[in-house]
Amino acid sequence: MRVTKQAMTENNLKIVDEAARLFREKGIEATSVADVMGAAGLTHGGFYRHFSSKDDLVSVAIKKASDDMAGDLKKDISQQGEKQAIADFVRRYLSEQHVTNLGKGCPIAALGAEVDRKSKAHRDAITLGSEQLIDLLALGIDGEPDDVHAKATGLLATLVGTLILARSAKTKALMNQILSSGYRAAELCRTHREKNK
Amino acid sequence: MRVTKQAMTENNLKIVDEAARLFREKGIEATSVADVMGAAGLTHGGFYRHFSSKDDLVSVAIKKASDDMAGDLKKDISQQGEKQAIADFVRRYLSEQHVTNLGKGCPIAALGAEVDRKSKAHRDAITLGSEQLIDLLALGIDGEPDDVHAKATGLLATLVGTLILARSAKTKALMNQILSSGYRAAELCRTHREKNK
DNA sequence: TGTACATCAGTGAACGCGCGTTCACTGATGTAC
DNA sequence: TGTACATCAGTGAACGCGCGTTCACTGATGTAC
Repeated sequence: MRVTKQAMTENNLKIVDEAARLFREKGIEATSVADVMGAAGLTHGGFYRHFSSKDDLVSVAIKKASDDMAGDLKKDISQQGEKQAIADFVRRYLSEQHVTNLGKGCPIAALGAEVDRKSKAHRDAITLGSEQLIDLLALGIDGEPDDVHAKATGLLATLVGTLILARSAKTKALMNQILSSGYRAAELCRTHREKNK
Repeated sequence: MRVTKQAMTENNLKIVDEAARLFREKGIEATSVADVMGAAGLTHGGFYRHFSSKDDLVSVAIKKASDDMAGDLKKDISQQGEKQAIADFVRRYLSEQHVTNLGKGCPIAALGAEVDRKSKAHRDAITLGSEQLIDLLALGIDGEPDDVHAKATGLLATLVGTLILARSAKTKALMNQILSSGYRAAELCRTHREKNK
């Protein structure tokens, strides 16, 4: 039966949120339209009143996940300054919590490899998120603009790679060892100063 | 019709090789048993004379891909020494060629995220490959044993993350920018010396 | 504001399709004599 | 070494299943008067 405009908008947001969570948790291909609709408290048939296809939802959900991550960092920056916010971000990114909680975590680490093989639209959504994040990370790094951007890119790469390695760890001990190794590498990217400059 | 034992062994190797390539190129879920058998020049029905299930093949193929990568590096080390071989490995890992050629590339970057969500057997195959590679990379890094292992772990994380970011790049120029940023970060991991030691 | 009716968000059965897996069959291979 | 026969690698049709998508239907919503 028909619902109010407001209810439909709320349902739309719920669908996107649950999709963003499930895609990160289980992967895009492994998550069905029915899975997403069920998680949003609806039946699968109504899906096409909201999106023209699963691929359409995938683009929107990736964008949502990226914006959420960047939005959190932006808020932190405005509240406690670039340096502190970005140092905290790195610490949170390489935390046990982030390794375990796929569904609320970094979409680049969770979906990057899968999306790189897919349609241009999906790749673009992830790329946009990466660029947004790199620009924010650059705010917390000293040096020449070009240099800063390169360092921020290296930092993000180190974070993403460390998270993926940590998620494959068999034991909690191994996981923490990978996280702390990655943290050292990340801090090197973030704080290193060129000698001959 | 029945084939010779030798032919069967050759077919088995071909199936594993094509699977290792296709899984990395298209992803594990996106590659069907029929795809693999077709690429090996066989029909899908005969698959179960070689493997008990698709999952069984996945484990074997991941192991093959990991062993190939580690094997190449091992050979290089024995031919030109640790330092040179590992410096070359980093350069090759962060090359345009590696970004483009998914099928022959690093299985951790191509399959890590997908496998982390799957069965223990698959995760273990990837983890084993990572550990093997980290131990080899450690041979080209100076310092205390613990320190060296942590640096090698950070280095691998940086390589994996950079490759994934580079593969999402829209343009060749952006791709090369990501690769060179990652290379700087990787060299930092590989050659950095602690000040207070 | 109240009424009559068109709209359309959501439901659940049904669709065609490709998947992993099974199976009866074929005929060359490997083996027992 | 030669022969007779059991074995089994490979074939291709068939299976049940879950997927993305479609559709007739329902009934509350939104709107025209």
